[in-house]
Amino acid sequence: MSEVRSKILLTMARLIEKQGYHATGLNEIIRESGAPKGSLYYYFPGGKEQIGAEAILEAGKIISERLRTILQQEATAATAIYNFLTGLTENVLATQFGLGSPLTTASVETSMTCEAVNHACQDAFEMILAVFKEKFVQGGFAEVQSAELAMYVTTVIEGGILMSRTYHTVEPLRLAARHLQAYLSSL
Amino acid sequence: MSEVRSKILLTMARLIEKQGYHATGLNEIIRESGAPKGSLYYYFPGGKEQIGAEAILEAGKIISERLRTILQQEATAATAIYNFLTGLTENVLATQFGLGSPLTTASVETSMTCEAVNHACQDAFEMILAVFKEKFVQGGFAEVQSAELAMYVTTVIEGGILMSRTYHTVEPLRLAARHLQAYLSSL
DNA sequence: GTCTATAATACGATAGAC
DNA sequence: GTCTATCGTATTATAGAC
Repeated sequence: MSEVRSKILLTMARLIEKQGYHATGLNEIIRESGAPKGSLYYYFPGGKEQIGAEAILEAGKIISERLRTILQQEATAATAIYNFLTGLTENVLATQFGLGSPLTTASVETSMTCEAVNHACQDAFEMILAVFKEKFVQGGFAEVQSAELAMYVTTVIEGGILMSRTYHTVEPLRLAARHLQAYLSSL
Repeated sequence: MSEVRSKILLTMARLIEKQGYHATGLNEIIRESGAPKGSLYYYFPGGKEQIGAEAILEAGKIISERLRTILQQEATAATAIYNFLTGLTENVLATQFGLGSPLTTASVETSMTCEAVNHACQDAFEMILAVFKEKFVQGGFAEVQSAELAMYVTTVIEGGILMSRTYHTVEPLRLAARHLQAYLSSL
């Protein structure tokens, strides 16, 4: 993939993360990415929607791969997920509460109004869910329960990101990590 | 409060719920609410930000009062919260996954870029947290742990709304209700 | 309190030159 | 592949009449 093309996607993902999909303008993407103005519709004839959808998919790939790496470093799912959440907390702290992932922002914004981006969010979450599920299956849980636990874990994490962003404190994410670990350990 | 004024706020809240703060235009509010065009800046000299912030606060009041009523109908916090989540699930189903609350959408969108609305989101969540906390205190939990549990419950609910909106299924919310009840019952 | 008209600016998107 | 110029059409917000 072209250098310029991927730079546009990464910039879009970062801006969605920070301020959301609708608040991000194409001019802003050009300015922030340093990409040539004329190349936007050359690489993305589908316009803003295409850029948004592809940016979300790329983010989904990166996040799920990082997640897989981190989960592999611990034996039990409960501890592995706790460590992942602690790392996420540090990340959110370091970036002054702007981050978490572009999925959080885009998914609530586009679920009713923008089908292409909403579908990309579903696919991106699917990648993440698969990694969590795999970890639970390896831990001895049945297929169905592993899938359900993966969804629950993702749910708690997304909620934690939302609350931490809102209050500009990592406390909600820390609480989520602690209570989630306690629950998963009891299963 | 004026009839027109509150109709504008309710319409804003509904549109934020459906499509988000940034995707909602002032013209759209006029059209949907049927409010006189000239009255927008008469009632809200602070413009869109003021309308957004007040709409969020109003929603926070309504939601927290409804929540208090529902929580009072059950003895234990665990069961009460399970029932509330089941009711929320029905509501999300009935409105074709557009709803949940305007807080979910607005809080992720405005946390970094719009201070007035972000502050309103904090205040609105504060009302909700207070109701949950009160229920835990009544259940015999200590003050600090009650506050932490209230935050965790709110976190899980917000995550559940986010995932259910994204997938257009109530399954994430149902899972959240079940696992949360299991955890709270074990405490 | 409500109206119209409009300012000033931004948006996403396109066309045609190079 | 990239440029500039521009088309429509939004946007938020204001001014002045009534």
